[in-house]
Amino acid sequence: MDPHLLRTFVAVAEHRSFSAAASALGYTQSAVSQQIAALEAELGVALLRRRPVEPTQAGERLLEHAGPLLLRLAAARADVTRAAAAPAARLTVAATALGAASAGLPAALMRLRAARPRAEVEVRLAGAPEVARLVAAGEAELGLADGLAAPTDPLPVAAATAGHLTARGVAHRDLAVALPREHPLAGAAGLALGDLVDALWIDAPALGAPLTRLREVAGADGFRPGLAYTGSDVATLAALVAAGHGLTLLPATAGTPWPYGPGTTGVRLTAPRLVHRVELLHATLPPGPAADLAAALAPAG
Amino acid sequence: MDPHLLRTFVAVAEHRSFSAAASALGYTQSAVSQQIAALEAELGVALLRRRPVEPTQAGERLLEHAGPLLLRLAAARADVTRAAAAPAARLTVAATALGAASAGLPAALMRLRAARPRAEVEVRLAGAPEVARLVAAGEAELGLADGLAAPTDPLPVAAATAGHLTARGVAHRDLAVALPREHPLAGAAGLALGDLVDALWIDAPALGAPLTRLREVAGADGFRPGLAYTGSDVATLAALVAAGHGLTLLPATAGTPWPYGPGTTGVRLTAPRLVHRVELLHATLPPGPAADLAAALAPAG
DNA sequence: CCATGCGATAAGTGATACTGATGGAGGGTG
DNA sequence: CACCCTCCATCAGTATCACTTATCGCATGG
Repeated sequence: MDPHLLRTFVAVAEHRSFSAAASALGYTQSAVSQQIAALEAELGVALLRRRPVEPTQAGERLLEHAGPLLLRLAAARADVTRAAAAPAARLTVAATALGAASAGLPAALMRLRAARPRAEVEVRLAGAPEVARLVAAGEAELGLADGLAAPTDPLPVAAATAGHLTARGVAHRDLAVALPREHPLAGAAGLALGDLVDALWIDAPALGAPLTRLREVAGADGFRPGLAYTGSDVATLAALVAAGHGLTLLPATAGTPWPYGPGTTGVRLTAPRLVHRVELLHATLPPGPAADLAAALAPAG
Repeated sequence: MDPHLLRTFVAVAEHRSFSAAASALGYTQSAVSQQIAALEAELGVALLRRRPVEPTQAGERLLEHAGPLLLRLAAARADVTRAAAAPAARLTVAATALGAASAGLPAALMRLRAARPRAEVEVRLAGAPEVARLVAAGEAELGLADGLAAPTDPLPVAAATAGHLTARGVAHRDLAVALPREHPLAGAAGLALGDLVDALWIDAPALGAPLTRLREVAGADGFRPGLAYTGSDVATLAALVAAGHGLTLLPATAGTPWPYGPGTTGVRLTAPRLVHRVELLHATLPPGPAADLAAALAPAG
């Protein structure tokens, strides 16, 4: 079970073609064929049906294991090389846009800069699953992922990662429904989900996928999808709401004015009780800027 | 990062010797030397200091990853070969002695036998960490591990396993202090831990390590270790208690008479609130006898 | 019935991973 | 202080392995 073979097996299964996988990996088709044959011989099991190319039942099982395995392998590699090459002060933080803002990353980074002026820091924005992947693979030391969850639940993203990561809630806020300023419900003190089943909703997978989560929680058949927004910029999302493409959910801000966009306003979501939660993801942290920043990020959730 | 190289690296680190690892693995010393050199060259990092042989900091990091990685690799292998070779009805259950009894494994197996008369079943007794390892490595489909925990906490054993396992509580009972029948406190209605700080205790690592857990929970310096019992047989443990070697903790039995040994009796432990908990460990279960048995084992905890 | 596309197979070659022998550094011993 | 012994590194030689190139077999579709 050479990881090499595993990697090409995954590639073949994804491409559903030996030749395509071969050129993607920079091999000849023959090499891929031999590699798969070798893997099958080693395990004594057919992993792929040919023509059309698709995984057998055994192949499916292997695919389930292969992802986490290769991820963990990458993590080990990154961890080891980092341990040696960099007693230096370099730190990569992967974060979702809302996660970084809600957890107070900028302020925490300023404190870090004060304590360790020589630390090189990179902030890398990505969607929540990608943040988890980056941290799991060791490409980032810390991750801030945000999402919608029931008040006591962890984010689903944490469970999905291989298992060698620890997650800690570093921020949670109530949710607000983002509405156009002139929307009839814009002045309401609070809204329950039932009031909004018939409304048009904008789903934003990169910003917590509010619509998808709503449907999971409420189980309702309503919540018509008005528009899917695949960007990760909140201002653009707010502009879409302002223009009437639909409603969406954003973390509420206590006290301060609604910050997301001038044409929109927020009304607290009162039921079901859902929160916007940010979790800090990391593997075991050796002392250094990463550990400092992790400690600086919110006194536990 | 060939798993092969990883395995010999682990062996060298454990044996603290290239030659010893070589003979353990069936290689020549030269081969091991070359393998380690190859690994270090690939990662660009020194993993071991020689003379004496000990891991560098980078090596330590790699060691932390290597175990789970190799475990997961074994799991993948087992899972794949099982998926193909055995649509048949064969099932291995790893269990601790108290875990099997407390979770009602015998009865559940009888029900399984009724539903699937042709199923071959193997029950494999082991300590809790070994149970977890067996399930994680795919050598057993199901695992029943028992241990002491706070009422809401999961068992620590579950957290230690690589992460691709799911754990479900299938039984929990209050704890009783096992005392010799003629012990002055034998007639008490309940005992708090404070009453017993000065007593002699028997620790039984294979039976939940009560003494170790007690000290973690109570933090007290008391709880003198009278005797360490490394066996896994409860009757023997009870005999040791009866002979006055010390007290220990066993799951209480509600209503029914104290079943563990004629010379002993049990008094409920009232504080701190600790429970004896049994968890069912398993990876993703395809339909089959394993899934049936998992379902038959207690309607959730 | 033939062209085309895709995977399997065969043959050849360079790289690789062992074994066995030798070298050199540390640590103990007379 | 010389000696030896242990232990790891290194070297040379060899068998195996993993790739490439070339070819084959077999579906599918015109």
